[in-house]
Amino acid sequence: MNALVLSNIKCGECPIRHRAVCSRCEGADLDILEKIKVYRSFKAGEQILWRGEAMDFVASVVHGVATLGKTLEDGRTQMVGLLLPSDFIGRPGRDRVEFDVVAASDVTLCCFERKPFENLLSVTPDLSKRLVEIALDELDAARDWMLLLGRKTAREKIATFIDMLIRRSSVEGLTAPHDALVLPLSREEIANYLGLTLETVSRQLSALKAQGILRFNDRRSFTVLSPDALHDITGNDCLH
Amino acid sequence: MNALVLSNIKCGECPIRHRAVCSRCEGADLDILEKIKVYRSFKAGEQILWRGEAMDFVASVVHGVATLGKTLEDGRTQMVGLLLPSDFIGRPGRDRVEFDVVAASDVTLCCFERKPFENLLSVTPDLSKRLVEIALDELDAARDWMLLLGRKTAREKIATFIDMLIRRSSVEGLTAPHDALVLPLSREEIANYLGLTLETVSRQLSALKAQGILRFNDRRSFTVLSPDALHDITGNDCLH
DNA sequence: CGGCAAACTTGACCCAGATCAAGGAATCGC
DNA sequence: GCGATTCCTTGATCTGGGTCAAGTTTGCCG
Repeated sequence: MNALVLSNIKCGECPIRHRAVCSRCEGADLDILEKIKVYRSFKAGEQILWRGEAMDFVASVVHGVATLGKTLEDGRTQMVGLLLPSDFIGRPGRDRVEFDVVAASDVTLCCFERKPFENLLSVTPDLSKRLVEIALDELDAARDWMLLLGRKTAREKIATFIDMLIRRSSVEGLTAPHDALVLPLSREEIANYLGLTLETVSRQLSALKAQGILRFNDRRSFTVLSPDALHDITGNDCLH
Repeated sequence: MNALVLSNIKCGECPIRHRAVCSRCEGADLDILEKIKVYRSFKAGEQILWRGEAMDFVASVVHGVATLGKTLEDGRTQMVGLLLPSDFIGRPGRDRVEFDVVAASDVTLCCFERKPFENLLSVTPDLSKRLVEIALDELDAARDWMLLLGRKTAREKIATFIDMLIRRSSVEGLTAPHDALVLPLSREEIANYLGLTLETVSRQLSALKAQGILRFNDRRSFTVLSPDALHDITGNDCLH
């Protein structure tokens, strides 16, 4: 991976400190992380990692949005993860990446060289515990997404996607002025995430607008006029 | 969960010892596991865990096949995981199950009470390391399945499923005499796993038979006559 | 500002796979 | 052995979302 190397900010002032992989670390452990971390930034559209490439770094997303994608031999692609600030990239114990990682917006990463990070991991229970939690949360999310991809209609997929944005926006800075939400992805990227085509995404968004459930300010930002109606469309059952 | 409690076998003689969550444990650690484990068995079709239920146990599959399933409010279901011998059920740190677990065949589990297991986990690096590996492997598998569910055709889905059976059968005892493979699931369950209907599954299996790629001995067992042709249909690119 | 490209919307048409329906074939209990 | 039930196959038809094809809007660069 090639990217601009930035000057670091202090971990104590880091906006993702409370949720990232380092959130449980304090004192000496944090000092070590502080020492081995390097900030890197990527422009929107830049590829952060290629599938199959050697993975020398693991990283946390500090700012921006990145996507994890898989591709079939004929070029069809499916997004298998959306990385928002505080999400973790990389997998200790594996030295190659299993998918492409692309910056969907301008992205800043907090990178750790893999080897030192792995060494630290084996002597820092706070770090490895948090990493297990993160991996298991991702697994839950992946399974929810399997239900969406395998069984939901286009309408339900879009509603679920926006519902998820609402849930994460509170924490992640996906908001615009006046409670408006920002779509972190283009229509094509949303389609890739939902297992649809960009035309279907566009039509379903238009339909939600026509029904008075959404109001668009511009192509990338909108207001949810009826969160309850939206939630009803997701198809999720009541249990959370 | 209600099930028959069986007499345990010794860990040293356990068929899944080399791959299960306990595979890295030796000596004293293994003795503790041996002491807190309880074998339970379930009949084909029995529900092992209900979604939302308190999860007092974690377990490894010793014999048989179980499924993880999610359901939408109107009853559509999607399988989100297939548990073969040595696979792990449960998530330390969570006290409720996120999905239904059902015995697809007669199943024997090696169960550990969750609390003692979690305690052991925090003092046994061999155990927690293996658990992280298992979680991350499952995450990889879930992401591969997202690609399948979101982008593959019915034909590619079936081919991928059988290709996966071939890969795991060597280890898992899914084989019948003369290199025949056993389908561990009914047509309906396969459909649930692949995001299809049972009719489509049946038609695609018939098509593979008609093309001379598969030969069926009976409904549940078959021989792959042309593994290469099958693999070509999966749509997976060359990189592994 | 104006010309162009990228991103999006909308319409017309089509097709893979769902749905609906009608048998077969294996398995179970008696 | 024989009904009955469950599981599977196959056919006919339908439809949601894909594909193809214009347009429209936005934003960018000279």
